[in-house]
Amino acid sequence: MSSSGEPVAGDIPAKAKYHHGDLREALISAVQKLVQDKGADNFSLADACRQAGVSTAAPYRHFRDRNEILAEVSARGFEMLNDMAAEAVQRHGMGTQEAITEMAKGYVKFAVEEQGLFRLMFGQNPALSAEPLVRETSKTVFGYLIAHISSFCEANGFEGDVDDIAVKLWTFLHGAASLLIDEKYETVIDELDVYQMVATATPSILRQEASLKE
Amino acid sequence: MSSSGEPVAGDIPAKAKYHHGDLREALISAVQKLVQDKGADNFSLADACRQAGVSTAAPYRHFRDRNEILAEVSARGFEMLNDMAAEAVQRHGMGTQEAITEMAKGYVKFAVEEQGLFRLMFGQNPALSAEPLVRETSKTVFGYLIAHISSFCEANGFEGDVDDIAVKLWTFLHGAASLLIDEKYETVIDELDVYQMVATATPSILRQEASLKE
DNA sequence: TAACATATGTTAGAATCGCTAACTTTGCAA
DNA sequence: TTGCAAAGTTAGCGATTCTAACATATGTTA
Repeated sequence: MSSSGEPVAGDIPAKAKYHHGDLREALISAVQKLVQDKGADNFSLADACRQAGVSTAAPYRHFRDRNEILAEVSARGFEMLNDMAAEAVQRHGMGTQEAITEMAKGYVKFAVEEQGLFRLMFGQNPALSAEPLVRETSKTVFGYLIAHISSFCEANGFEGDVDDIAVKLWTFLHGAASLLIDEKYETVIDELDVYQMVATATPSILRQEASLKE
Repeated sequence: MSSSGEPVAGDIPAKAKYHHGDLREALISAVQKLVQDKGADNFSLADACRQAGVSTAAPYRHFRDRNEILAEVSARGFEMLNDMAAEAVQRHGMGTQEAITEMAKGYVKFAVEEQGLFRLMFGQNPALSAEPLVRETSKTVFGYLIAHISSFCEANGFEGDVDDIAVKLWTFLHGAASLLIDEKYETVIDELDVYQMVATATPSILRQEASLKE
């Protein structure tokens, strides 16, 4: 892999070009990489500019400010989460327990593998959470997750408020993902066991409400 | 409330003093306030200096760098969590369900009320999590939480790995706290209902493992 | 094809921040 | 009293975000 972030351009030297071609996308993917590598707090826009081979003023032709780029990256993260869930359903079928369990493990796996991105998405930047793009995409994802879980509950004749059960499961998953990547589990439980815990807890959380209703 | 952050000092003009008196503590409490108000990412050490009425170079007589102050603030946050749990047990008695439920709601309440602090404590700054002081205090808190939950399980004759049950409950609580303050629940469920959810989910999570073992 | 308008780059610089170096004042202890 | 260490100060470096003013490429239109 070439260490420089310059566009690959066959014979013609790319640096001869005054216009970048697609700086917007280049910046987004540079930021994506930097957020993953250095963390959303430590990353600098100037770094991304160097990777893209442009001046530090260039981004402002495409984005209002730093937060708008991060919002775009964050939104794409939510889309990735969405895709993950959709694929799980695709593979195992709508309303099956396997699909739910794979979604559950996928959620945690996503947090682990895309740590920087996950932290950005659920991070501490209130201005970022307030970005309309982020609000929309995140709402879509959670609606999707909850819809799938609810559909499972209905397919299995669970009584009670299925949305309630879905929210509970999602809450649990998010807690597991967060504590795991923040290294707060420490010696208490290690990564593999977290997946194990998620796998066993998922069906019991789903069933618990229903059984209490009887 | 006085808008300036200068120390209140009765008759004697405080500005006459060259030495601050207890700059270390003054800085910590200034940072505490700023973290709460502006967020851990947005806060600047220079701001804290202005509030304490000292130059921007002064902090380096007391702290290695910015992270060391944040580590101290973070550690105190974990101590606050610890106190909350201890008080709940004090009020309702060790091993009672009431104590556990109050600890559970207290965890979420802490996150809501000390939002900035909570985000700092569970935040995305790896360098901060790596600080020995933070590692120690956080481990203490979780050990404490888990010990109490475990003791409850034992007192009620629950079978199975009580640590496992405790970790599950904690995971759920942390998920609820995180999603709530990150405003990800949005229209799905509102704040009061989250407390309700926590209150009902807590006993059932505690019992679920035990019932599965039978 | 020439020329203008617009999009998309550039350089220069202001304001701020973290942190260091070198200097100054203060308080304590020999 | 004197001297030293602790705890302030000012000055300044390098980096960052963002703005302003300028430069160049692109593409539409006469």
